[in-house]
Amino acid sequence: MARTAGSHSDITGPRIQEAALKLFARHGFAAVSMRQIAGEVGLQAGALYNYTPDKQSLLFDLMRDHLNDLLAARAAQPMPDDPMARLEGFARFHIRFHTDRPDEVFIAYMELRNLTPENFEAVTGLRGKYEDELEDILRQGVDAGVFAVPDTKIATLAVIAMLNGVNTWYRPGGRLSLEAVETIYWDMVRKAVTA
Amino acid sequence: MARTAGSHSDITGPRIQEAALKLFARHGFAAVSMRQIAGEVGLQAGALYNYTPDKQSLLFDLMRDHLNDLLAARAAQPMPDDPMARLEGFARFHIRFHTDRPDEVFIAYMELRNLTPENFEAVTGLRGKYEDELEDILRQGVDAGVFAVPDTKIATLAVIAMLNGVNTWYRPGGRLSLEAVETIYWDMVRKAVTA
DNA sequence: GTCTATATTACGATAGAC
DNA sequence: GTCTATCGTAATATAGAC
Repeated sequence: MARTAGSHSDITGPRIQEAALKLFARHGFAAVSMRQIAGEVGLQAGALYNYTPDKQSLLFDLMRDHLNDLLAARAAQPMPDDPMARLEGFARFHIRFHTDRPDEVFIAYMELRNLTPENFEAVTGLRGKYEDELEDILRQGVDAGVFAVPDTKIATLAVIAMLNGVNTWYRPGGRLSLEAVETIYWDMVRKAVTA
Repeated sequence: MARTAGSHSDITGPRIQEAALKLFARHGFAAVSMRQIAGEVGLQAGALYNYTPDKQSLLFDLMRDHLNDLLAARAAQPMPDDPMARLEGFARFHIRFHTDRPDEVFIAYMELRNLTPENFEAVTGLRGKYEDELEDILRQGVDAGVFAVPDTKIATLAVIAMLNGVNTWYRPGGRLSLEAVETIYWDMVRKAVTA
């Protein structure tokens, strides 16, 4: 409403984000020009600046929104008391969420060095919150005697690295269902940390 | 010998590689200019073209040399018959080799999409050879009944992803020795694949 | 082998008409 | 909100003097 005829700002903004997401994931932030992004949406380069103050903000918004989505989705998950059930929930959630958003995940890991220092701090802060959730689970399990890891911080990073690896090869419609992939990885995670 | 006074081609070439390695790792291939590389070595940009036909070759040579070094170093390792001992050797070798060359490893993973298609094929082919070594170990262990993994290919990728994760946080002189890190990761890998 | 100079192209971002 | 046009800068790569 209250919008002039021919105005598309409500739909153009998201289309620019989508185009930037796809192009940054495919070619890398530094290798993609504002002209390319505009072309993908069917605009001239100058028109992009009605939606973003600069190229950096385009990247930062993608990463921040992705990590906020991740934290919100995780917060909406059931949280059983049992550490083993909690860890299984985390592992399966992590794989589902990340395989569902390969471009966002790729950018969030690969383009950290193209963020300004302030934006880098914000993004790594959000990621740290997510990692802390896993570390809490591991610590809880160690205290309960069901997990045995010499260092919960290192185990956290090791488990996340392993789970993130799914994104390097998994494609929907491949020879294994996502459910089967989840089970295989959960099995390895469980064995790796069990006492 | 047989070299004119003031000639430094035998030392300048490697210095250019080192500068490119450092700058590509720090800022990314696409974000680094030939002028920056030349400046790091104390040359003008044009002089670089006495050593490399173009920027792409600079990147490809770094990645190819790194992977060839990896395969040669692995081939020089002792190869016990026992699958458990072989897997431990692989895990410890992988961590030692990769933590010793963080810049090369970073580039070899992050800059794949900046390779031309032919160069990409060459690099992924070399990496595949290395991954095949781990898969052979896992298959041998499964056949011998000491390992239990539902899919050796997936287990291979999972183990490598976990081991590669060390490079995201390990720094020499930190609170844990490399030997201690090796042992922690080997422990998790062993438990994850053991029957 | 390195330099200066340059050809050619492209970049991010802005101004002002419509 | 989008366009055309442009500013100012920088990119890869090459040519030719020394």
